[in-house]
Amino acid sequence: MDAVTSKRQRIKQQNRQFILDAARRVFAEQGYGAATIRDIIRATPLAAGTFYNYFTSKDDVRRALDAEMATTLRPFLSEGRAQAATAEEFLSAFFSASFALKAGPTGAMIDLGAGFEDLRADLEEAVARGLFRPLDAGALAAALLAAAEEIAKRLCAEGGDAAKATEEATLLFLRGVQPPV
Amino acid sequence: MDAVTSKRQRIKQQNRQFILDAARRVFAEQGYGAATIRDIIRATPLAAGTFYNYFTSKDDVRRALDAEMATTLRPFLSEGRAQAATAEEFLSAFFSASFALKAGPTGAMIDLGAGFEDLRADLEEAVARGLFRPLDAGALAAALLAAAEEIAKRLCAEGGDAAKATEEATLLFLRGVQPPV
Amino acid sequence: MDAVTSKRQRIKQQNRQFILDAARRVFAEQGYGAATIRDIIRATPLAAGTFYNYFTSKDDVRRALDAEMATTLRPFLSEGRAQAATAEEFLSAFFSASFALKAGPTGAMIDLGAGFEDLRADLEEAVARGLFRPLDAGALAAALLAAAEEIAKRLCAEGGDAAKATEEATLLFLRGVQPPV
Amino acid sequence: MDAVTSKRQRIKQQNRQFILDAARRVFAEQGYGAATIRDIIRATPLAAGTFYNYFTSKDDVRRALDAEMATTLRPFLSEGRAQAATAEEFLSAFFSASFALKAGPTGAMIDLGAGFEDLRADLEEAVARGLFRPLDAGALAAALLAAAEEIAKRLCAEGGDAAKATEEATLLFLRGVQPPV
DNA sequence: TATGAATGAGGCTTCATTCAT
DNA sequence: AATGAATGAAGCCTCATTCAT
Repeated sequence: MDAVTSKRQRIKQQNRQFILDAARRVFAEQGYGAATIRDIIRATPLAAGTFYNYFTSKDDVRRALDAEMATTLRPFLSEGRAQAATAEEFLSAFFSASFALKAGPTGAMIDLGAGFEDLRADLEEAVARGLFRPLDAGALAAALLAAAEEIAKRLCAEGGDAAKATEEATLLFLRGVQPPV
Repeated sequence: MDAVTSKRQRIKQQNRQFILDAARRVFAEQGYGAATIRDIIRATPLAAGTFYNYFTSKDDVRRALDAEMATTLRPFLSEGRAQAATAEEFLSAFFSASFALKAGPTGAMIDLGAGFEDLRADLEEAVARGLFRPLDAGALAAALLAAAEEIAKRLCAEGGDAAKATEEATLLFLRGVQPPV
Repeated sequence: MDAVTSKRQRIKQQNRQFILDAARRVFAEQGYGAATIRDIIRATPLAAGTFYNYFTSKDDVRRALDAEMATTLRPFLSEGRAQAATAEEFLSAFFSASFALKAGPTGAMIDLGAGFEDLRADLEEAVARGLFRPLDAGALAAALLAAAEEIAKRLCAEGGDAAKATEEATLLFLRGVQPPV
Repeated sequence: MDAVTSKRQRIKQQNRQFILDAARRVFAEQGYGAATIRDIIRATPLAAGTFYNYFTSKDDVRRALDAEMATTLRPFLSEGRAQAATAEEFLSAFFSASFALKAGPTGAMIDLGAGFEDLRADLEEAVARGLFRPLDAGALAAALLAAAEEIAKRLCAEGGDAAKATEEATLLFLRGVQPPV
C-alpha cells in the first residue's frame, strides 16, 4: 500500500494531469479569457465537481500550467545557450529550440514568453562574456521571444522549413537588415 | 424634415460611437475573450437592448473596431515609411510611430498586428528599392511587429523613454546584436 | 403613459410582490436558513434570473419583508394599546391583536418579535402612566411577545378559542399564577 | 480480543461524540436550517464518509442531540421544581435553572422547549398540590418557556445579572404586572 | 471501520437576447 | 429608435452521498 504509490495516488495524479492537459488545449483554442472551467472539465472524462478537488479556479490552473511548463521546458530551451561560444550559436540555439517546441503537437499552447526571465539572464551573461554588444537584455529578450513566436506561427500556418527559418532569423538578429556596404 | 433626419443621423452616429469607444476600453481592460456585451453596454449611457440596433454580436463590434483602426491608424503608421531614404529611417519611423500609438490612452487595445499587410508591402518595396538586403518580408514584418508590441509593453509597464527605445530597437534591427569586429 | 402609472410599472410592482409573497411562504415553511432563492422563485410564476432584477440576495428579501411588515402590521398591533386606561386593557389589546394576526392565513410567517421596539416603548409609557408597576420594559416586552407567539402556536395547532386564550393570557400577566390568598 | 473490542467501542463512542459536539456548535452558529453536513464534518477531525457510519442525515443528528439533551438536561431542569413548596420556589427554580443553562458555553443551541412536557407535567402537579391557581398548564408551560428563552437571550446579549433576572421573572409570573392596589 | 476522492444534482448568479412599451 | 425587464441557458461552486481502498 506504500511501495506501489497506492492506486489512489496514481489516479489522483492522472486526474490532475487530465485537467492540466484539457486546460492547455482549451486555453490554446479559445484563449484564456474566453475559456471556462466547464470547457475544461468537458474536455476531460471527469465530473464537474471533480475540478475543485484539484484546483480552485481557472487562474489556479493557469498557474499550475505555467509551473509545469517552467519545469518541463526551461531546461530544453536554455540548453544550447549556455555553451554558445558565439552570438550566432546563441541565437541559432534559441530559434531552433523555439521553433521545435512550437512545431510539436502541443505547440499552440506553449507560450514562449514564459521563458522570458531565463532568456534575459542568459543574454546578460552572454553580453558579459562579450558575445553580444552591450544592449538592454530585457528589451532584446522581449524582441527575440516575440519574433520567435510570430515567425513560428507563420511556420506552422504556412508549413515552412524550420531550419531555414532558424537560419534567417539568426541572421536577422545577428546582422540586421542593412544591405552589406 | 431634413433637419430632423439629420439630427437622428447624428444621434445614431453618436450612439454607435459610444458603443465602439466603450468596447475599446472594455476589450483593453479585460481582453476580448473575457469581455461581455453587458460589460460594453454598462460602459455606455445606453440601454441593453440598444446594443442590438447597432451590432449583432461581440465579434461584430470587434470587426468594426478593426475597420476603424485600419481607417484611422494605417495612414499614421505607414506615413514615414514611404519616404524613407535609408533602412534606418524606415525602421526609426516604424518604431517611433508604433511606440507613440501604444503609449496613447487607448494603446493597450491597439493591435499593431493589424498593420501587418501594410508593413509587409512597405518592406517589400523597400527591399526592391535596395534599402534592405533581400529577405523574407513577411517574416521580417512579423518579427518587427511582435518586437514593437513587446518593447512597447515594456515601455508602458516600466515607463521608459520612447525616443531611446526607438533608437535602440532601430539599431537592433539595423545591425543586429553582434559586437563590432 | 404617465397618468396610468404605465403598465410596466404596474407589472414591476406586481412581480416584486410575487417574490415577497412567495418568500414569506417559503420562509414560513422551511425556515429562513433552509430556504433557498430557488425555492422562492419556484413559488412564483417568474423565471430564475428575474429574482435579481428585484433583490440581490435572500437577506435582501428578508429585509424587504421586515420593512413591509413594519409598515403594515405595526399600526394594527399598537392600535389598542395607546388608549388603554388600565393594565388589563393594555394586555388584552396586545394578546387579542397578536392572536388575530397569527390566526390569519399568513399567520405562520408573521414574526411578532418584529414589533418588539414598539411594544417596549408602549410599555414604558404605560409604566410612566402608572398602569403597570415599575419593571424592566424590555424584559417584559420580550416575555409578552414570546408568550404570545407560543400560545398562538398552540391555538393554531389545537384550534382553541382565541377570546378565551386572550382572557387567560391577560389574567396570567395581570395577576400571575399565585392562588388567591 | 476483549480489550481490542472495548478499545474499538471506545473509539466509536468518541467519534460519535465528535460529531454530536460539532453539530451542536454548527447548529448554534448557523441555525439548523442553514447548517450542512459538510459544516459538521469540517468541525470534526473525521473524514466525510465517516459521518454516515454514525448518522444517516442532518435530521438524524438533531434527533440524537435532542435525546442527549433530554438525558442530560432534564434532571437538572426539573430538579428544584419537585420539592418546591410554594409557587415562588417553583418559578424561581425554573428560571434559575433555565438562565444557568443558556448562559453556558453551549447555551445558544439549547432549546428550552425540549423540556416542555416535563414542565407541563410538573405544573399540573403543582396545580394539583394547590401551589398555583387552576390554569391551563400547557399554555402556562409554553408561556414560561418562551419567556425564559427570550429573557435569557437578552441576558446573554446585554450581559445582565442572572440572579436579578430570575427574581424579576419570578415576580412577573407570580404576581403579574399590576401595580399594588 | 475510516478515509477521502468522484459524482452529479442543485443552488447562486450573470449572461445574451427578445420584446412590449 | 430607445428602453429596460423577462427569460432561461449556462457558468460557477458546494453539497450529500457513494465506494474503492
